[in-house]
Amino acid sequence: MTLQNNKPESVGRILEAAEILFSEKGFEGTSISAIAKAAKVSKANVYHHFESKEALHIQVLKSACEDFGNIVNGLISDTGLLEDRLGKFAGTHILDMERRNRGTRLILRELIEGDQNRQLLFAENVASNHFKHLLSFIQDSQESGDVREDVDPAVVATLLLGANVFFFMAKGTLQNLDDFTLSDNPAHFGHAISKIIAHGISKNKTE
Amino acid sequence: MTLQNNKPESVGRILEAAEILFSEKGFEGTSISAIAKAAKVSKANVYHHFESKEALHIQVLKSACEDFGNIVNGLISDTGLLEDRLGKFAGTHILDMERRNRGTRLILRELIEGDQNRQLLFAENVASNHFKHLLSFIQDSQESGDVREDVDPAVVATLLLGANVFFFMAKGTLQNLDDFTLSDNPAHFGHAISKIIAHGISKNKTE
DNA sequence: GTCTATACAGGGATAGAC
DNA sequence: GTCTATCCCTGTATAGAC
Repeated sequence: MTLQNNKPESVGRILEAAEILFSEKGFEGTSISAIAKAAKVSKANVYHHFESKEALHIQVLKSACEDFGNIVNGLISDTGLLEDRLGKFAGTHILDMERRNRGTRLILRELIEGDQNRQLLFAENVASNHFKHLLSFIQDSQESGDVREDVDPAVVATLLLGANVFFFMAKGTLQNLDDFTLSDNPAHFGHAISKIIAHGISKNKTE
Repeated sequence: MTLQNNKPESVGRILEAAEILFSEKGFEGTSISAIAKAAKVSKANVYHHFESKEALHIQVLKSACEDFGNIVNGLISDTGLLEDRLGKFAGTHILDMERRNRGTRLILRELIEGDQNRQLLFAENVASNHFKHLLSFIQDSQESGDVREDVDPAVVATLLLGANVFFFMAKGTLQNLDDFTLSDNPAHFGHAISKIIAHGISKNKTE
């Protein structure tokens, strides 16, 4: 959090209300009036603390990015089977998305809606942390001989993170499918895909 | 397409303009005025042909779903290696998302923004086609002994489709990462993940 | 720092002429 | 079926009192 403490309490309420509403209804679907009402301040007060609606949105977004970027460290344990190490990462990652639900949704929205400048911002803030962290782990595993040389680490990272992200965003839809019984168990899903991926990229046949 | 031919040409222009704008700017970010302008008709004309903004949106969305639902058949070839069959499916799927770019974006938006009723609609229209098609293929492969029994077919399907969807929606961000060199080659990505997944779920060691 | 009141633009939607 | 003109509301943002 980059929030200073000498700011009045109302600023915090505005930011929280904005985060909730932006994440639920999107930027265009959220009005300053609604935010002001939820934060129990007047519209003018919102504009006193934030230059514009867009400035407020960016502020909220930055907080979400920081929160998300900080939870990566130490996610991958130092020892154990490839499958278990990947599984721990995937399971934690998906639960973090759940826990930071609103921030996750904000960021997902930006992935779709954001223009190129915005996407660059996320690439640098969020993606570069999560992605590169996972990436270097896979590269290390290649060098140590656990992972086959002919797999592209970036593809593996995208595969794992992408499946997790998709699970998060589509679970409302997935649970309508009869054959999908895991929609209420994110961590389980994370471990299941890790198992498949680990088998898929492993050099040693550890069945 | 459920479009009747006895409708005036302007209706088609309205629908096309709406599809473009809704997919680029979202429902709330798109005004009827903007649609009317792009379709070269008056606002009142839009309301003459469509009951409300929401009705127009749903119509556009339905077309997108139908277009998408229809391209599934025959995607999985009858013969060949598991890896190649999955690869063909994934490659075609990801290219279809590119080709139907606007429709894909519309549907992705709904995955995030839609309420429960909407998500049910997609589950029945789009997901049930793509997902179940892939699902039954994996189940068949389990019965014929190509795929291990301890993998959940639904997880495999989600893994593959999810990675593809994530690639589509995040490629603007991914291309900002130095280590990701596949962002301009969707089909390649589809094949690469199929290879990993096929290895991961295969019973026979076909390396 | 907080409010009420207001300016002004644009939103969705309708009336009624042609 | 298409238009212009209009209604009414809500949007962002500001002015100015306290």
